[in-house]
Amino acid sequence: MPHTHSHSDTADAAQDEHARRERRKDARPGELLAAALDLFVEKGFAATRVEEVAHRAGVSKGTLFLYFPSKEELFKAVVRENISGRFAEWNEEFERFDGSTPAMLQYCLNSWWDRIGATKASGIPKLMMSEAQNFPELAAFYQHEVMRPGTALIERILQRGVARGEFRPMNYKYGVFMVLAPLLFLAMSKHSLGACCDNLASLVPEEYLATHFETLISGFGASPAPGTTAMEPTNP
Amino acid sequence: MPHTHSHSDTADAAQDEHARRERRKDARPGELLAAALDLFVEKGFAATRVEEVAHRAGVSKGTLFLYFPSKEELFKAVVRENISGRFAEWNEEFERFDGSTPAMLQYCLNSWWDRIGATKASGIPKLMMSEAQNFPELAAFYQHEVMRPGTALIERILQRGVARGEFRPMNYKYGVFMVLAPLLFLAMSKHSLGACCDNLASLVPEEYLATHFETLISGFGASPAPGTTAMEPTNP
Amino acid sequence: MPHTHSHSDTADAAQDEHARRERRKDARPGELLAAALDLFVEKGFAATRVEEVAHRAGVSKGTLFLYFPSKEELFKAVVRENISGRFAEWNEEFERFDGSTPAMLQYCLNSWWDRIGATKASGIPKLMMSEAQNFPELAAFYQHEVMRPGTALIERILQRGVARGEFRPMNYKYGVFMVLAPLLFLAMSKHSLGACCDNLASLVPEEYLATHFETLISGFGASPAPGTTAMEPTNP
Amino acid sequence: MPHTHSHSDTADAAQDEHARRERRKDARPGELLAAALDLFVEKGFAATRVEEVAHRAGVSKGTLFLYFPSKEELFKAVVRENISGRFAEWNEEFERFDGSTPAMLQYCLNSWWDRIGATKASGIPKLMMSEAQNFPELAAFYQHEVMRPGTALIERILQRGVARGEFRPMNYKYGVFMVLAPLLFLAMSKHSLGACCDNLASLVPEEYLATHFETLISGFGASPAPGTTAMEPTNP
DNA sequence: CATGAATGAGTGTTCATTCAT
DNA sequence: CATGAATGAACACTCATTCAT
Repeated sequence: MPHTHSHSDTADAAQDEHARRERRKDARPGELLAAALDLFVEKGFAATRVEEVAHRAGVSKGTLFLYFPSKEELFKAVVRENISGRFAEWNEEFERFDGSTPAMLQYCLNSWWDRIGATKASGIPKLMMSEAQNFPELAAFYQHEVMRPGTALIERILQRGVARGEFRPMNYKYGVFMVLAPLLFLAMSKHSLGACCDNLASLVPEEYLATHFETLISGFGASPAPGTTAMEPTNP
Repeated sequence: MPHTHSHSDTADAAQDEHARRERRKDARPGELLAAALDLFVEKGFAATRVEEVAHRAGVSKGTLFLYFPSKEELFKAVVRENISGRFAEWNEEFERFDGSTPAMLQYCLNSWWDRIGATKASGIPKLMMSEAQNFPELAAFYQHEVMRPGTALIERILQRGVARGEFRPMNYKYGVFMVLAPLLFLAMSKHSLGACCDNLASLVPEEYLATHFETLISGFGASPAPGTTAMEPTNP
Repeated sequence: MPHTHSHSDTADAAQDEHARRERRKDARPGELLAAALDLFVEKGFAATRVEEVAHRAGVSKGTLFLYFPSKEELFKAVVRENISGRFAEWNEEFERFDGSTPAMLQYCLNSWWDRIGATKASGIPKLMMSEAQNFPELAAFYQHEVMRPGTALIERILQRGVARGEFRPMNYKYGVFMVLAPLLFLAMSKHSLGACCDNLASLVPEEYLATHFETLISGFGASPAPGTTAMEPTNP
Repeated sequence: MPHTHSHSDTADAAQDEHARRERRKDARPGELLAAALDLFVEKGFAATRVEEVAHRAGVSKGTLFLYFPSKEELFKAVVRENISGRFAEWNEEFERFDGSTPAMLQYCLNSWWDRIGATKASGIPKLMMSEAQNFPELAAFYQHEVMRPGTALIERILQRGVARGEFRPMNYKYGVFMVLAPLLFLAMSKHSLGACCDNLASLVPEEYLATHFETLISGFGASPAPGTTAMEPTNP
């Protein structure tokens, strides 16, 4: 039944078209956001030309401004898409978590790796470090949308640990950065110095994170705190 | 003897000239390099205008190009000039150190702060991180002159601790970065996000380093390894 | 009889279509022209965006280009559409007028206000003035359709006044503009500087026209010509 | 004495050079201001490209921005140079004026013509009319620097006339525009419609102003106010 | 040697116009 | 016929670099 078929074909095509158009409003920005993330991370915010972003996304410069009113808004959208949009879900997970606090901390490190560190989003902290001074509005945005919720999340974990007697009392304000700094360092090593420092480039993230966790819980000291799931240290 | 005289005059003038030029080649670039360091650290490479560098150094834009053929060369000179080559001296100090390894580690953190963290040199890591992609040759230089000797120094401390039974066995390659990451993070926070993140800006370096040391030695765990909680600074 | 039916259907549809198109060609451009007049007068040719015209007319940008091949053609159509061709009717009124010539002049001012000054048409002079250089063909059209008949009409009034001994002899060519200039100035002040010059924005047209009339008849001089100070509006 | 001569020549050249450089800071902006006035008047503010201004002044785009920080500031400088800068001098002249007020008014019209109307500055009012809506800041500037002092100056003349019994009492707010409107109309006729309207283009400014003055003093009325220096009306 | 006026390529952003659906 | 997504030319403004003095 060629007619029916052809009709069906046409209908299918029309449906396809419709679906494609529907998706477009999401899809085009998606490609643009991906291209922007790549380029921003690689070259920095200022050094990235919007035309290049558009080109990499396969559209023209004008099209980019159809979806994002300015370069800065494009950047914010990149951050929202890749980081701040996920804090809600993340917070919920920790609300529901009912294991020990060390396990919670370990889960935190691992899920950071899975969702940020192992993805392109890991380039954003480096980006912010580089550009914060020159684009105060972006820095404020990042502070509000990423730093604040991120440090709050970690602080809550630490407080839980102390409240349950699993962690020693501490000054949370500083403790937070003991957790955070090695994570950010890992992210940065991937996107800047790592490109040319072999000892950074050869880091195995899983081992790095395991070492980070162990150190956080027990330190380097000779008698590790009892009850910790010790990961066997491996000497290379 | 007019000839002789004139010749002598000329010779004197030439010598004067030469001396002045010698001095200049050191003096003028010195001011320019200092100004450039400040501005590159503060604003990044791209956002720093050569005119501003020249102005801060008290010379004209034209003069800057008399000493550095391009902005890129100026940048390279800035980084090279400010990369500390003091690892030999530092190494010696640690050779002679005869206290406990935790004390040695603490001394390491403190002297890093005194000699790098608290000085302008603390801006170099941020600079390298931001621009490593754009100046790979410089990154290699940094890797060779700073990262390698720096991590080697830390690794030796850790090895000493393990050898003496003060530290638990560990994978040194990763342990090194547990020491290093929070230091670099502190340096970077001073020069980038700190400008707009209040919780970063309000960090007190001494407390930050103390927390870092405690965490390194004992971790967050509830039962700290005995004998390591003391915070007495030890002089080598 | 599917064929006939279908044909009939098609014919009906075509007729419907045709009718709709007919209506459209009048209706749609009408709304577009009205919107365009508003915006061109308010913002000038260059600063008016076709998208805004289309939006104000309730259609899409694409539709506008369906009716007008370019922004320039739209502009020309706007001006042509709004250039009053009512001078014949106006002339007749003045032919039949049988009051004094000052009263006739006063009626002229007032009816200019009623029919032009107070309406959207008052924007056309501003538009012509702003864009005459860029649209010489349009300026010629305006000159032919408006300036010439308008000045001729005023000149005839002045000639009547002189002929009847009500006005002093004068050089009509220049006298005409003494009547016209303050009218056009009033129109322009409404559409340009008035927006920001308070002393222009606060002008009350009726008082402005009254002052204009008095000045035309008697001047500023201390002893006004007798019998002309009365401001009674006269109906033709 | 060729040597002496050549030396002298060199000295002359050096002096010339020095003088030329001295002048440059004034001269270059002068050429730019002239070019800008021409183009702004001819094409409007928005439609004039700064590159074109620079090119007409014989310099590059960059050079223009060396002297004027933005296109808007260039415009303001044009207005200051050509109009508002002259009000001080103008005001003084009228302070010192000791003839009759009609003579003063006549002098006002004539000096407006000499200093504004007959010069390129006559294009500025048209410019402002065209652009006021789109550049509110420029409009405010013009209102503050030109309209306010200009109308104040005229108003003072009218007040003087009334105070001395030379003019009839009047509402100054409106009277001012009876003086101003025909002047501005004359200026505009030169720069927009005049380009294509022959009856505007053929106006002889001196006769136009004479007619304006007569009409202002005596009106069209049959019995001119006594004591006015009547200019014989000429019928073409 | 030192200057700073001059340059012009490069950037973010706008908007008339096109065209596939 | 109507739409609106896509385009790309155009423009104000910046800044590294040059060079005549």
